[in-house]
Amino acid sequence: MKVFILDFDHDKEKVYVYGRDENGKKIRIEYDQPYYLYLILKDEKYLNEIKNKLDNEKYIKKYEIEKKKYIGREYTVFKIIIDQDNYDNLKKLADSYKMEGKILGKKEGDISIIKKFQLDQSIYPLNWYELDLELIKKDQNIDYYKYKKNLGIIDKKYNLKVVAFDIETVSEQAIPDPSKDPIYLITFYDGKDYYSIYIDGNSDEGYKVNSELELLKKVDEVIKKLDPDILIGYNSNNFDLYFLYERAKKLNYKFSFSWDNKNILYTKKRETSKKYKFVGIQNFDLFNVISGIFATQFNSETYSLDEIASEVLGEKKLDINFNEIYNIIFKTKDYSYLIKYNKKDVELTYKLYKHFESILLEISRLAGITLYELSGSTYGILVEDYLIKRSRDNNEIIPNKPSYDDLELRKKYTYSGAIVFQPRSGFYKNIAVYDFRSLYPSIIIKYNISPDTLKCDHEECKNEKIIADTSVGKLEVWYCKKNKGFISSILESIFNERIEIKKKMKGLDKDSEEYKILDSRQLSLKYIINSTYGYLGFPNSRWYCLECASSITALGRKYIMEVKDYIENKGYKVIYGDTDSIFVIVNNEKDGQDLLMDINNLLPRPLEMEFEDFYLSGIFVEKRSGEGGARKKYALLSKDGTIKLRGFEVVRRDWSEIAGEVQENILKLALEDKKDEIIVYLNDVINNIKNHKYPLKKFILREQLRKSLKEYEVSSPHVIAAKKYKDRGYKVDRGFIVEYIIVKGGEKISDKVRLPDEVKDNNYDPEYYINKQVIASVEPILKSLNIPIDSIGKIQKDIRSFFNNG
DNA sequence: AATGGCGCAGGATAAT
DNA sequence: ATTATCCTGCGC
Repeated sequence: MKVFILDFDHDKEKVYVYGRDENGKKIRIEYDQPYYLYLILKDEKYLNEIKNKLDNEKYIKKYEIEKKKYIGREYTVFKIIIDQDNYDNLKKLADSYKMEGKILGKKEGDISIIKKFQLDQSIYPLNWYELDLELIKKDQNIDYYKYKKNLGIIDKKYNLKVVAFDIETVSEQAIPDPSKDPIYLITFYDGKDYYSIYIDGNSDEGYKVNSELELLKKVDEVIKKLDPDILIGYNSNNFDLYFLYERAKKLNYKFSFSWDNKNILYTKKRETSKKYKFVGIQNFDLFNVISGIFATQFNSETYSLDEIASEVLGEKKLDINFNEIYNIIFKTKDYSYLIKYNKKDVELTYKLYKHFESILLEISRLAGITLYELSGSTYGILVEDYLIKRSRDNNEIIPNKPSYDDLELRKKYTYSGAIVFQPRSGFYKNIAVYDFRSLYPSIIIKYNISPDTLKCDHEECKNEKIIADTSVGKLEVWYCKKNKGFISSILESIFNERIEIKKKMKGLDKDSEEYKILDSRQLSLKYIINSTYGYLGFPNSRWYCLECASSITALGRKYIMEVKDYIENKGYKVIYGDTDSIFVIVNNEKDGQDLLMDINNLLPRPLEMEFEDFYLSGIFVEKRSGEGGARKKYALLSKDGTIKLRGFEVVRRDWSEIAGEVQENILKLALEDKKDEIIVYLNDVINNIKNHKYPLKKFILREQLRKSLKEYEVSSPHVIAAKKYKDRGYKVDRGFIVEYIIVKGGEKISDKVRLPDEVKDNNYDPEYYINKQVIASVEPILKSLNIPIDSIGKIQKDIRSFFNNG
């Protein structure tokens, strides 16, 4: 039977696989998945002793003796099958053998029973499989089967049934609280029709119910009718589902839309982040994925639906503010506009999901996880899931997660990273920028860097030593040259797979379905490839390897230095470089291309440099404090007139829009050789700030809370602002983005902090914004252009006359 | 329970 | 007035 797999669940006895058959009917497949773990024998001489012992332990259902690899070495292992309830008994036994030095330890006890089923049967979410099944019974909604055998994966298309939803509520106070405030309105959207349900108001569209309990019942009904595979929300885990769950609890209502008809399952991940699961249907919070996995690719300052939708789709939310919602719900009770607003939100959520669907599916498939698991994953988790999935191909036992003590120890270790060259500030012309194609992955592959190849026993492998610079000293290490490592070989295989996919794409129409799928596939491979180095140095990783991570950066430094020396010996001027890139002054673009060919003749494959681009001009600035040019800050002008900005205040959300805008304009003028216009422009801006000619939003500063409020030792402005939000009833936790404006009066800046709506009549502090924002951000640029500005900032009131005098 | 890595600039506060 | 420390957000 052909089955498309969507979800997994388990109870004490069984694993349950949820999916659909070819007719789209829901099915549940059950299987008696044994729980097992491995004991790794340290020496064959203990084999019989342990065997005899295991024979007499009554709680052990069964055990097998196998040959498995663990971190590259082959061992004899006991695969022990027990009831999960007896884990503690086995742990006691294993611990004592470990103490006596007879076994290396127990492994894979922390791999869930669902993951074990997936690994043993090679069945992962979001694929079609041909399965050998035995029918148990057929119900109206769902068929029940017993699992027999996996006959293989099938290449077949499946269209996920997608439904997006969003709720509206409001509070007498600022922030709605599910212990007090009901859900007034909820809308579902399946890409075709909207289903809006509301209480306590009037409207010509939507479905009115008499009570919130009726609303919840209707929610159940609508979800069952739409029968989605995936339910999308935007920040739904921390808001919409939180409300649905808490309100239902309060009203004693149990949802039954899950495929097992059970209520929504709530698990508290952390104090501040909630997680809800419904069996069968994937709970997918798009906000999590956007702010977690895709975050770096957006220019938006926040990850609000409004900002992300306008950046990705070019569409905005409808306009509404707190007072208007308040008025609608508590006074006019005319819901017409509120429903339109709600529908638009759901539509944007749906469209955003659709925009990313192809890549989301490919990442899930690659890592072997459900979409529910993906929504909430980080790069570290993705790499780990992928390695776990690949472990069985290599007959590798999966290492344990670190214990708490190990973790604390690992966190203390650090190591040297990359080199950043210090630039000389100034204005440059004809800049060629080269960068290594996947520097760290190439190094891992070339040097076979992997925890299992580290310091192998072969004498001949010790010839080529690497000095890794760590906080525990300089370590002399080497990697095996005879046997391929677990991680390095996996990386090599997906590296090559990606190249093959990209080759295939070249012959395809860019608008075709096939192209899009291949593109998503290569992109998801790229995510894994690029995160593997970081994963090796990540303290909580199963395959943590400090020596590996520090060897990789050491070799990175070696190669970038070699290339730099080579270029300089040829008589060229290197002006900057960071980690894997080099900026060189060349005569023209052709000259730059030729130089690159020479560089690549020098480099051993797979190491290779690419021509990132040729730039007409560029600006580097002095550091504001300390000596010399600032690293990680530059502006480049491309041939097509576009400007590449890095590191400047304009790209930082903790600076005001006005400062950024002025800085960007001045950089533009400078790069385009219109230096004489700068002074006039700056003069104009300063006058406008003084005269309050700009809208207040240009003066907002934004900063994120990186820890919980009480952990702060210093009352910095953003902490003061955060407290103001908290006093208003906002949930102010780690991750909260604080917005504030600086006003006149007070001694310290933190005395001058106000929330945007507290600032009346555009009454920000012009002095602060002129000196500490605008001038502070443009001063280093003017300096590097040799525009004299000694008195700017110090004698602010004289700025005008200074500029007028030229 | 956590939730790839290190290098760097630069502002604000607190300590000297 | 100067410096150390805290803190964020960036680059790669």
